[in-house]
Amino acid sequence: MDLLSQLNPNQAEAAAHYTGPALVIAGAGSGKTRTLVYRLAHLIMHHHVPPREILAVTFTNKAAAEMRERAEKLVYGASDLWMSTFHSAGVRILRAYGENIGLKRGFVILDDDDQLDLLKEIMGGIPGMPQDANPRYLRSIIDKAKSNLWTPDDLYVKGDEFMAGLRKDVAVEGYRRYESRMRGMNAIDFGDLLSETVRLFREVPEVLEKIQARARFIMIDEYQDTNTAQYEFARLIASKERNLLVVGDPDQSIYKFRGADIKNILDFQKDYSDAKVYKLQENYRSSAKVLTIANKLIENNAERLEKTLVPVKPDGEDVWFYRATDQKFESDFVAQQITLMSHRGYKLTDMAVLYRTNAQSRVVEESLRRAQIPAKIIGGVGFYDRREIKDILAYARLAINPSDDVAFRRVVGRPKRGIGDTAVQKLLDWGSLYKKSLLEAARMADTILERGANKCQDFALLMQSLSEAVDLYEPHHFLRMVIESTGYLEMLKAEGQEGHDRRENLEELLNAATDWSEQHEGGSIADFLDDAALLSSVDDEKVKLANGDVPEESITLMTLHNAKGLEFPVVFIVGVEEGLLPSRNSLMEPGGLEEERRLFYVGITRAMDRLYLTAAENRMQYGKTNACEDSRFLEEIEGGFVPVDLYGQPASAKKRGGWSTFHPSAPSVPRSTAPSTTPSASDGFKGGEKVKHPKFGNGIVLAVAGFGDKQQVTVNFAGVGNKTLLTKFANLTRA
DNA sequence: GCGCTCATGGTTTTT
DNA sequence: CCATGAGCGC
Repeated sequence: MDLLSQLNPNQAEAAAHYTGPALVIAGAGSGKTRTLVYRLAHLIMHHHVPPREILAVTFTNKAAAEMRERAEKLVYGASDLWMSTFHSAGVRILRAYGENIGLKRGFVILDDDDQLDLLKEIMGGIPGMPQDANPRYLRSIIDKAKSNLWTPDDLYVKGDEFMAGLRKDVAVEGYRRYESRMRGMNAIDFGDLLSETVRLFREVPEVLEKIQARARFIMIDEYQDTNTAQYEFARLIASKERNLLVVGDPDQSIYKFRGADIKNILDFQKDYSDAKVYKLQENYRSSAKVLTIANKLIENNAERLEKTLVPVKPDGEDVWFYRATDQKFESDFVAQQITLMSHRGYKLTDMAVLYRTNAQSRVVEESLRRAQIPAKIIGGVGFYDRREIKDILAYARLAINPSDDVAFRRVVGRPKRGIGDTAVQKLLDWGSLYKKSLLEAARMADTILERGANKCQDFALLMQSLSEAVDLYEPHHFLRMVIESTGYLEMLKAEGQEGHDRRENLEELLNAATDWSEQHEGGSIADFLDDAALLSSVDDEKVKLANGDVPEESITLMTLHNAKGLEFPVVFIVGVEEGLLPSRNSLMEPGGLEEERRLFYVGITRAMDRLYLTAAENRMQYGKTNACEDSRFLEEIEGGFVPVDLYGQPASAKKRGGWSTFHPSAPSVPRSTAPSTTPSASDGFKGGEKVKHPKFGNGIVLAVAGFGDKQQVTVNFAGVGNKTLLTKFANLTRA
């Protein structure tokens, strides 16, 4: 019956926190989620707080779902908890009360691509805007302004530091026009989900009171990555009862580029002088050797709260560092080690490869494919980012909100229906004159255009019929109707292989919509669109699994950012190089280097048993091969890892750069890992022998080099060409 | 208006 | 390297 006896004393103390402000500094792997879940249960069971008076804010929808699940196992009634991300909470509040601040019902959410489309349209007309100005810069300025709750006027006064090369008055004018265009279209963007909610709270106290009653207790996870808008969102809700508990780790703040302000957590005690502070520093996740380098690394940061992770686990295995000649060898090494580890009993789901940039995933994927290791990639170009998916959803958006000009422009030419740029431009000009949408203009095209008016009107009629159907059908049914009635399916059928793939994706979209309807009874297509817009790249992995032929058992590839909050027994961090980690661009920003160090720290602390760091001496970027230096971070953790060669044997350290003085002090290669036997089937190949490889098929051995575990064979495979393989890993059989 | 070819520039990271 | 956009001919 004693709930908190399941926790260590520090966790129990935090979980027992009842009322008033509290700050929980929770180091990586310190049982943070567990503590939060127990605190929820404790509030409900011990203090009899009704679950529907508690709001828990997480970083991703997936994290919210997980926490809900765990809470439900612990306490009855937890399903009434309000658990969501800031953004999802924002949509919900704005859908319910947005009309109080002038948002019309049925507003749509523009994603970041839509933002770019709109900005491209706007930028041409802004006096002083350079012809070649990149809309991304303007988008980033606007996003940052919104995350700081700045109006265009505020941006003019305070925004000097993030002008990204644009003239300030020009950028401010861009922001103004963007906002007015958005409002005209009855659309809002991601940033608005937070900033408009805050505005609603400030301007309409009755709404704030309603939310306060629904969120008498607030918990916020990953508080180190909140921005000003989120800070204010939480502050306003908590301003009545002050039951605000925030959890985070300043050392894991990695979203500054998105407006996150580490000061929110560092200054929590200033904002709430009576805040209780709890610290969780025992690390249950990682081996002591992993923690040693994590601690060593992060000590180099100045902007932090002193904190050292204390290991609970023993030393464990050595951390390995492998420097490859290029990125292909680097990823081949990773593939080899994954094979080895799976023979040692690790499941594929126990392992993850982490990298700084999405672009790095490609080579790793290829190596894994060659080694026949199934992998799933988190993030990157997600399911809902695919063109065909966005097209069909844009049709749905336009059906719901006929003034969504971004959606109109997106779908009007898919399939081609004889309405091109010039016609759209004329409709747009007319629309801006009479304050009408593109779709309305299209309907009245006979009074606007000399040529092609009938095609526009046909399109307007098509959209009209879809608008009338939108509330009559289940989401998946409606989407199928869109796919078939717009000619989209016909278009794909005419496209061959690529069209075939896209059709499969659309099938998958319909499946996703069907699943969604089962979980959201009576949910409308508009609700489905909201959810789709807010799915993060980490959230939609299920869809991707269903989509590709990815087996259930696979290893995970993702960016360091996406790895936050996760853990894996075996972790590879690839590309630990200057220019990549830390990234070249980060070095130009104030505080950038420290943020990169935190990012590396996040990566390191994901590992439970085994951590591999790898770098390449040469890396191909933009089609050119460049020489690379080891990351400076390796110097900072010098002595905490063992440099190894391709075969996992101790290797000499650095040739170039900083840590040439390093001499591995009798590096202990764990016996369990040192390859000691060679599979007999693949032993002692001779030149001229016919062999068979699971992936490359039949071939002839051309050359054999080395012996034992290090034996390499060069084989000419029919239709593939020459390959040099490590016999040990090649799985060759005599044919 | 459409579709093809060539040129260009982009990779930090994402709710 | 690759995905997108401009420019040209139909």
